[in-house]
Amino acid sequence: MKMSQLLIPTLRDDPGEAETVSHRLMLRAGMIRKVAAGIYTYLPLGLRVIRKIEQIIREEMNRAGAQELLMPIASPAELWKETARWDYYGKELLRFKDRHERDFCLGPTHEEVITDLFRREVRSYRQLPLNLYQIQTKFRDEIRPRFGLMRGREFIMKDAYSFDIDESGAKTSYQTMYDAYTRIFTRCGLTFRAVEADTGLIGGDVSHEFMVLAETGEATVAYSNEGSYAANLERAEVLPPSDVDTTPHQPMTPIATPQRRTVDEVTTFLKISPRQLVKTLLYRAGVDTVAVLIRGDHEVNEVKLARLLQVTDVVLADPETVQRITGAPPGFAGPVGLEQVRILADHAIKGMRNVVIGANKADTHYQNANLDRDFRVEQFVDLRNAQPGDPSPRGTGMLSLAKGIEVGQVFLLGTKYSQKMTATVLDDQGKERPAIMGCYGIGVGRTAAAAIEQNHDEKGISWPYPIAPFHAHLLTVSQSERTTDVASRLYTDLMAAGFEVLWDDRGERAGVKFNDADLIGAPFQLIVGDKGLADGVIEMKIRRSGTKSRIAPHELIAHLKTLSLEIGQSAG
RNA sequence: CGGGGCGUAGCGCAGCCCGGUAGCGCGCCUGCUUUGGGAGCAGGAUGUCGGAGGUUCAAAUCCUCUCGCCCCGACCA
Repeated sequence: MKMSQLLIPTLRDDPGEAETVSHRLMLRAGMIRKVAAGIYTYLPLGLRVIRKIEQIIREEMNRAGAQELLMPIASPAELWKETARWDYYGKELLRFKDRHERDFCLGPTHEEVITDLFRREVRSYRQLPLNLYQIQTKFRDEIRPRFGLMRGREFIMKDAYSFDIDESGAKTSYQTMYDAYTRIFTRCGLTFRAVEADTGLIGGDVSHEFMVLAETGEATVAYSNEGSYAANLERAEVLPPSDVDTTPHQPMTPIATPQRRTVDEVTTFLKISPRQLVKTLLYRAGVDTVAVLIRGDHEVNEVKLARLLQVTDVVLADPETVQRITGAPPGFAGPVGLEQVRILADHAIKGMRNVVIGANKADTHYQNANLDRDFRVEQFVDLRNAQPGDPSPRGTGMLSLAKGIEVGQVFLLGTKYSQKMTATVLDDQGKERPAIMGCYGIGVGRTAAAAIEQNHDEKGISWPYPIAPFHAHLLTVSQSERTTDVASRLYTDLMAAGFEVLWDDRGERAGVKFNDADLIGAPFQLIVGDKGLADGVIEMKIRRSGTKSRIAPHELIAHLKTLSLEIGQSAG
């Protein structure tokens, strides 16, 4: 396409509203424009990338035996009330009333709608397995949309739903999707990792997230330096420690710790290591309050705690509750004599001796407190975040932490939705059985943003070949007839050969064109000008490496075909 | 939801403290010259200063309210 006719409003300066690389570059390259917080228009260039990613997803989903359909964005409250998510989903679910005052919402995900379709249309196990997917705009009224397409409120998502008659079939469907996802992100040219994940609001038993490794990621991944173990930090298991402190028990004594509340303040004041201190945190879980004991240098993993207590989320108790239950202001809670609440402890507490804990009295801690002798614990469980250096929970090796962008997630749902919505089929015995479901999502825009996070330099984007908005950026840097003739012929021939070409035919100066080309990031730049033509050549620059070569126009297409195959296969 | 910051021309910003009829750079339009890494000269257009109310002879500037956007945090005692 000719640049003189396309709306590609590139920006010379960084827009003030954008911080992260992908957000900034998408705005500057003229790919997106903001309409409201977390809501964007995709301009022609941005849409081309979106469509490329969608096409790869389509091909791989179809290859995996899934069928594409399209569900509505708006759905009636009744469906959501059947699964109780109308109440459960919270403010992220954008609700509205139609003219007849009926409740509706914009779909943040489509389990209800698809399950409703399934129960109406599918009767027999002979029709299974079934996998239905769509690529569609979703709406989630996020607390804090940010980073452009990375966390929008409105966003394009591929969501797929599988239905099987039994567990083993469901596992096969799950694995098929897992494999398809691996191919999709590989084809998109991303460096990613599939990690074990928590199941959160969607529910279910087994889940993996596909994480693109990048510093700007909002998620943390724990992975083993040996073997294949990798998990979202929310999920990453921590093994009970094997080492046990064997120092002799000392008598417990109170000690004044005026105004020292935090781990840092107390340990500095007492000149001890945080590893000798046990934090006591009070959490509200639904209507209950529980106490959690954790070593001073560890962090409570609230996802693990919520899962253990079988609630959707937990929050730290407010100061009034802490005062009421412990008799002391926050900062001095401890397990000694704490009667009103359950006391849970992280595994690490078990092997500790002579620890410092809060005394349930203002400005006071105890020294040399000991388990069983001085306080009791109802249950020892894995309640903390993994830390670098922790042993891998499976196989050998040590864990490291890295940041990741979650671009896809696969869930084995089980019968959570099919039971609530009575989506049953007859099995080979003529018996009604709820379908076993799986669901599988990919954030399309987020995948594009993640690709930029991984593929850019100070000049701009450097697209992986398979998702680049154009394969080649043709630049005419002279206004002569000869240059225009050669470029015009190249343009036609390249397109006939199947290349997507952006021809910068504007009357701009060379420098402007070079900079825009580097910003937009097509893998190949083809520079046609009088200088090269005098030697019978045009210049080709590979965006990624910056490598320039001179080549005769008639040899270009064959050369590009070879190169694009190499680059395309290795995805850049 | 809490904290911080910002709304002035298409974009990036100054002006606000100390009230006096709105400015810079880029971009845009016209002409000439230029033309291989963001050209030069000359001329030109563009603003409800986010909105409402108030104070004042006079408000972008001071006061009150409000809307929008960005960043951080959302309780780790």
